Formats: sequence, structure tokens, C-alpha cells
Amino acid sequence: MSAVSDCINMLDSETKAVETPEDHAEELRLWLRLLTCTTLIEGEVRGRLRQRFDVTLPRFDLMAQLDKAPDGMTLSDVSKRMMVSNGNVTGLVERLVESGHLDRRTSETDRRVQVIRLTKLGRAEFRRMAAEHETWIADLFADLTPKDVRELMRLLAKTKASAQKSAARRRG
Amino acid sequence: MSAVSDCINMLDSETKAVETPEDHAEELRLWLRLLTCTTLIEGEVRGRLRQRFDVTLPRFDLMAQLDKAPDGMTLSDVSKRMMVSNGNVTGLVERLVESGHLDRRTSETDRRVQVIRLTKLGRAEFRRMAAEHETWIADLFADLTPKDVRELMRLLAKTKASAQKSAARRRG
DNA sequence: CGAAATTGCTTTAAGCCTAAAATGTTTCCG
DNA sequence: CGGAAACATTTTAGGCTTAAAGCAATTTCG
Repeated sequence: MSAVSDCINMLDSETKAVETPEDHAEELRLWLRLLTCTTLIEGEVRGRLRQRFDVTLPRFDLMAQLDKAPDGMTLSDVSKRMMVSNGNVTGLVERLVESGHLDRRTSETDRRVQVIRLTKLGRAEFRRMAAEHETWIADLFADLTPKDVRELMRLLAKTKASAQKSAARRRG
Repeated sequence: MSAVSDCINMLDSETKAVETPEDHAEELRLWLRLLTCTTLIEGEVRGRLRQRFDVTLPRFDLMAQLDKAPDGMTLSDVSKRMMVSNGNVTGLVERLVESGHLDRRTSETDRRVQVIRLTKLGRAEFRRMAAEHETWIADLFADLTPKDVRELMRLLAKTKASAQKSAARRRG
């Protein structure tokens, strides 16, 4: 869009803001592109995890959270970190306990709370997968320069903050 | 990480590249941030669609594809565009035909092919939802300047290309 | 032509995911 | 103390999603 039409739009939005809906096509395109990138990479990672380790992405993600918390986490913590619903975590944990990757126990001090940890097996398997996973990610982003990476980090941080603010406004 | 340790790492990677695995922590963090942004926005849009229009995000996405194709699309086209599996589209279309939003017919020239279109109802409802949806997206990205948007578009295009190349390498 | 490969779609089995309601536990505070 | 509110988790109902197998129609090519 040209500087001239920008100018016209600005005039419009000042002179008859109510009648002329603003144009947000650029933001819409940005959102679709963001979604495409994520879907593309996520699908690739999902497929590789399945092929190489016969593990699903949600299981891997959950183990990744627990690997960073040697003392374990509550289900609520996991739910917030992974940004998924509580009920989702319940089922996921169920299956990972079943397969011997997770240990789950009720908190001594609060009987509402379930604390989960990686078992020795779970930790070993996760570390093995994570090492390879990191090389996949590196390869998927291989064409970005270190400067690109820094700049993307910065802009995505700004995006995240903006979206969180908007979400808070709605809940407000 | 300090400039000094950067330097040490670089020396390492030159002197004993095979033994010392390269550090891809930055790319990993970028990927997690990308995923966080998408999950955050997607969840917000999902919730608003449900609250305002009692429609699911996948249904909305499918209708969005069809709105851009007045002459209809085949299920394969939809599957590729939405980057989801074939079977997924089958079920989604089933429910949208059931609710009267989609029209589905077998191609005259190739009896394998199913062509789907928005019905009049489907198109009207979609347009109504899309108008509001666009304002949500604008609000979610509100803190980004036009320059930020342009720069993100550019970097995400580069990211997409990089990931596609990596995916092709694996399949290759 | 006609067998083999390809293509478009559906089915199947399993798992993922959400929103909302239900259950049991703890905390708050009058 | 004791009821109300808040909290952590599970359950429920419905829908989404995938990978893989299966089916039918079409295309390819010897």
C-alpha cells in the first residue's frame, strides 16, 4: 500500500471513522503466516518424533516441562505452562504413568494436589529424544542468520505481549 | 551467554567439531516462542468464535478456504491448504454439510473427486463471522507498528522457506 | 489393450483437546 | 467454629486429529 493511500486512509479514519471500517488485512495476513509457519514446523517435528521414537508431540512436550523441574510439578503448573486444559493434562499424565515415564503422587501437605515427576526411564528417554530434537529445530531454522533469529525473538516477544494484553482486555 | 563464552564455543567448534555438539539453544528458544505466540492467539480466537458464534475454529478455517473459492474446492485442495490430514477434512465436511453450511457433489468428470462449496447460508454466516474475526486479530496485534508487521512478515516468510527446505531434505 | 501405479477419498483405531459440570479439599472470614 | 469461596483435579460429552489401511476411479505405459 502506498504512502498516498495510507494518507487517504488516515483522513478517512478521522473524518468518518464510524462509517468506514478500518482495514486490517495486513494483520490478518501476518496471523495466517504465523499460523502456517507453526503448523509446518509442528507437523514436521510430530512426524519425526513418531518415526524416530514412536512418541507423540504432546507426550514429548509434557516430558520437556518435567525435565526442567527436577522436584516435579503439579498438574495445574503443567496445564498453565503447556497452555492446555486441565482435563487434557489428566489424560496425558495417565498414559505416561502407565508407560512408566512418569511418577505421580499426592502432595503430603495438600491432598488436592498431584505432583508428577519423570522416572529414571522417562528422563533417560527424554534426554535422548531432546538431543536429536534440537538438531531438527536447528535444521528447520537453518536459513535464518543469527541476526534474523534475534530480530524474530524480539518481534515475537512484542507480539506475545500485545496478544496477552488483548486477551486480558477481553477478560477484563 | 557472554561474549567470552561465545568465543570459547567458536574455538571449540573449530578445533573439535565432531566431539562438541553445536549449540542450538537460540533456535530452540525461537521455536518455543513462535509456538507460544501461535497457541496464545489461536486459543483466544477459538474462545471468541465459540462465545460469539458457537462455531469451532476448524469449521471457521474450512469456511474461510471456501469463501476464497466461489467455484468450490476438492477435498484434497482443502486438505493441502489447511495442512491437515485427508481423513480430518472428511469428518469436518460431513458435519458442515449436515448443518447446512456446505454443499458437496461428486465431480462430473472424475467420480473420485468431491467438490464442496459454501451454501448461501454458509457464506452469509461466514462473512458475518469474518468481519468480527478481523477486528479480533487487529486487536491482538495492536501493539505492533506497521514496520513491525512488515518485518515480521519478511522474517516469517524466510522461516517458512527454511522449514519447507528442511522438510523436503528429509523426504528427499 | 490391460496390469500396475497413482490419485481421491473414506474408514479405522487411537489419541488429543476443549468447555463445562462434578468432586473433593483447603482457605477465608464473619 | 462453620459456611462460603476458592482451588486442584477428574469426569463427561463432543469434536478434532493423525497415521495407516482400504476402496474405487483414473492414468500410465509396456
